[in-house]
Amino acid sequence: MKNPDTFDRAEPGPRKANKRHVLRVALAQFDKDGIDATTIEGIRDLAETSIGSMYHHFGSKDGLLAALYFIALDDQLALIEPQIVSASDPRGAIAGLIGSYLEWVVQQPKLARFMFQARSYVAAGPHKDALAERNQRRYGTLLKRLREGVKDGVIRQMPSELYASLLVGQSENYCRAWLSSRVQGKPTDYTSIFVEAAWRSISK
Amino acid sequence: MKNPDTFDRAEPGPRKANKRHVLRVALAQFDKDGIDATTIEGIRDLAETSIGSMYHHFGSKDGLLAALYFIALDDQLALIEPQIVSASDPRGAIAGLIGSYLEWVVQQPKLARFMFQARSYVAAGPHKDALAERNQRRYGTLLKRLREGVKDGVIRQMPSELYASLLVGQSENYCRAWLSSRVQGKPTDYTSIFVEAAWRSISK
Amino acid sequence: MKNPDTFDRAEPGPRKANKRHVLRVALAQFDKDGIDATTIEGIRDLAETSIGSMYHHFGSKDGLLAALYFIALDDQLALIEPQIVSASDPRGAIAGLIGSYLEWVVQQPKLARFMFQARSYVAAGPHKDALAERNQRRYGTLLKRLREGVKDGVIRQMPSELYASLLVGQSENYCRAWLSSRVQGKPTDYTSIFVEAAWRSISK
Amino acid sequence: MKNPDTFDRAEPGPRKANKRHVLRVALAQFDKDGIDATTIEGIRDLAETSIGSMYHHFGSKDGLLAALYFIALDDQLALIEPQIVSASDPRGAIAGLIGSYLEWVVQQPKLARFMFQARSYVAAGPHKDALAERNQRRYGTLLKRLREGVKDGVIRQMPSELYASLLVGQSENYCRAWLSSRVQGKPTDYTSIFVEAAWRSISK
DNA sequence: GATGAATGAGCATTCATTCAT
DNA sequence: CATGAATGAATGCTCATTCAT
Repeated sequence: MKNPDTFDRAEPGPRKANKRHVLRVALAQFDKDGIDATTIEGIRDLAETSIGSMYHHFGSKDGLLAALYFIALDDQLALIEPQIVSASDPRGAIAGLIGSYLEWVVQQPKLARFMFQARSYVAAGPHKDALAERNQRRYGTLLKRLREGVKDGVIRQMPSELYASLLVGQSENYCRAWLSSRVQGKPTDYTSIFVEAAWRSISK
Repeated sequence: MKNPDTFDRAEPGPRKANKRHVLRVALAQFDKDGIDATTIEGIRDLAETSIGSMYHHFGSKDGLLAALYFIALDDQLALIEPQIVSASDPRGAIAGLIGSYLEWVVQQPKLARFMFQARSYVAAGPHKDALAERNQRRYGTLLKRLREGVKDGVIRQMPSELYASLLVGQSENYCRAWLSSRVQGKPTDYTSIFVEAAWRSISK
Repeated sequence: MKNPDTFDRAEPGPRKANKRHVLRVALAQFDKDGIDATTIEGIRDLAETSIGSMYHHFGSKDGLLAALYFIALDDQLALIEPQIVSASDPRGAIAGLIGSYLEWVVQQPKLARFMFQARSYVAAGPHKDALAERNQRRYGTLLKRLREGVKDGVIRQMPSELYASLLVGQSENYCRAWLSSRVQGKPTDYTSIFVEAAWRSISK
Repeated sequence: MKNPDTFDRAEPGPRKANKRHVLRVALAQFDKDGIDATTIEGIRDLAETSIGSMYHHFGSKDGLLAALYFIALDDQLALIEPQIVSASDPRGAIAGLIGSYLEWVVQQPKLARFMFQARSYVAAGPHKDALAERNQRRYGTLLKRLREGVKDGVIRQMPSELYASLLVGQSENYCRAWLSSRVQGKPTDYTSIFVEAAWRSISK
């Protein structure tokens, strides 16, 4: 498993301030107070480093945000992509996608919460192209699978911009609710329901 | 009260600054710059009113936020609720819910975008109870319908905290994408697809 | 005499912080430490006002700079222009120009030093147009006088962009030296020499 | 050493970072952004060298400033002094002084602009004595010539602190205007006018 | 009620300089 | 000699909020 376990807990880790440590602290603060309410000084304080060092490494608050966002994106992708690639049929790919997505959210609730928060900042900032490219990559493989299913007559033909919403919309919606404590049951408790619903939503 | 057409456009309306006018300007600014980046002074300037008047009417920035949020919530509810109430069967209720939700988003994109943004602020602030009460009301009628469907054997039995995500998750996900210009097709172009997917997701 | 005597001394004046008082303190600080080395906080401290009030009145450090610069320009113009207007012949106009310029520098050494320092900041900033307009006004009347002299055959014809340098270049150069304590004698001690030199420089 | 042609253009020169190269880049930056707005880091970046190397060679930002200033001063002096020394009479000396000064400004506009800017920094810093000594040297030879002229009855007797302003004030004023693009004609276009005006200003 | 001048804690960021390697 | 990560005091500026008129 590639997921860096260092992002779960803020306490441990080397005392010497390094990029990794700062990012861990930043994530904890963004999660606790929100992105706007988190200050560079607050992170610096907890990370026991200097302002100069922070700016040396990340350039700006936006830079720190983007660095963390892309770590999260890569972490998520590293878990999800193999599941899609290794699946033998469309339904397997969908099960892999949703199962690993729910898994990741439960494993990394802070990163997940952060991604929902930070998306609009990163999408508006100077890293939007890098973001678009990753999203392309994220759904590229899956889309190929779905087209096979359409040709084989098991998946309904529809505008391609609809598939993502039909497949992960329900899972994502529930994850948001769980991450905000509006529901109790862990997303992974309902994996089979979300997989079944996703499959029904696009199948013939 | 039907959808107030005054929230679509910032230009017209009475020159005299009143609560309504201020709220309209505030919505435009929150939509343009985001909630944190919008300042009271910026709203005051465009609304051609005074700081004193703003604080007289809304008490604080949080107060302004909450006022606007509940207007949005009520506006949405006013369109959706009758559709659920008047439906004759579960499938009709679901079609009404989703159809009117998509309709509202297309009619009020700024309010819709604002609601997604503001939810976390209002949920964290002193109006959280009022928010919970409205959400209860929003889904109460629907839930009764769904229980009938379960009893009649047309709807699958599952934890009730799942229904909302399974029904509107896909629509909401697509609406978010449309409101961020990540997809082209209007949500209402795909109403039947979202209704069908929602129904399949929860039906036996 | 229109020159505001309040700009000579920083100590006296009303205890209540107002725009005038802040400008007086700012001038003293710019004069003592230079423009870049003077901080808003330093001015605020000595002016016994608040940061908020400073920004309420002047908008920015550049705004403060420009406000002071135009006060200086107007103060100078108020002394010089009447001398040129009231002169009966070209030589009288030149004597009036140079005499009153030297007079002003000796009366207002801080403002004079500030103008030399601040010119490049104001000329680069958003008030450059206002500056160009005032300079136009400053030399307009004089230029008309000189053209009469050319027609009457007492003044040499030459490109008009040369006159200003030939007339005030020497005085200005000496004033700069005096304001930097590189020379001892007051500019006004040598008025007749500078007038004579200016006249000879452009006469037939 | 004649005018180092390396100070006109920033592009060419050895790729290997040396003192000369750094100074050339520094001059370009001081000229573009002004002295205060130019940062050591900015120079380091363009000069493709290291912070450590910069401090090894120049000790501090002030040290860099002074090094460049004295290079400029020497460069100017190297062009001007021979003209004064070789002149056969006072008028010839003045023509040489002014002609070569205007020539230098046109040849080295960046150095000229820099000298006007940097004077106050260097005069206030720890190199003020070296500066005073060079200025002494600059005008020493000329002053001897002028005294001869006074004795011969062709030059007016006046306080010696006036001569410099009367001679170069007009030229310098015009050069400042040209360096700031406030006038069009090159200083050297008007050499004879400035020489004539200077001579008239001090002659009997 | 209405107004807007005044407040000041707090923020992101800069930058000359040091020093261990 | 060369390097560049680390430092942290200092700066210009923002903005929600108060309150005297």
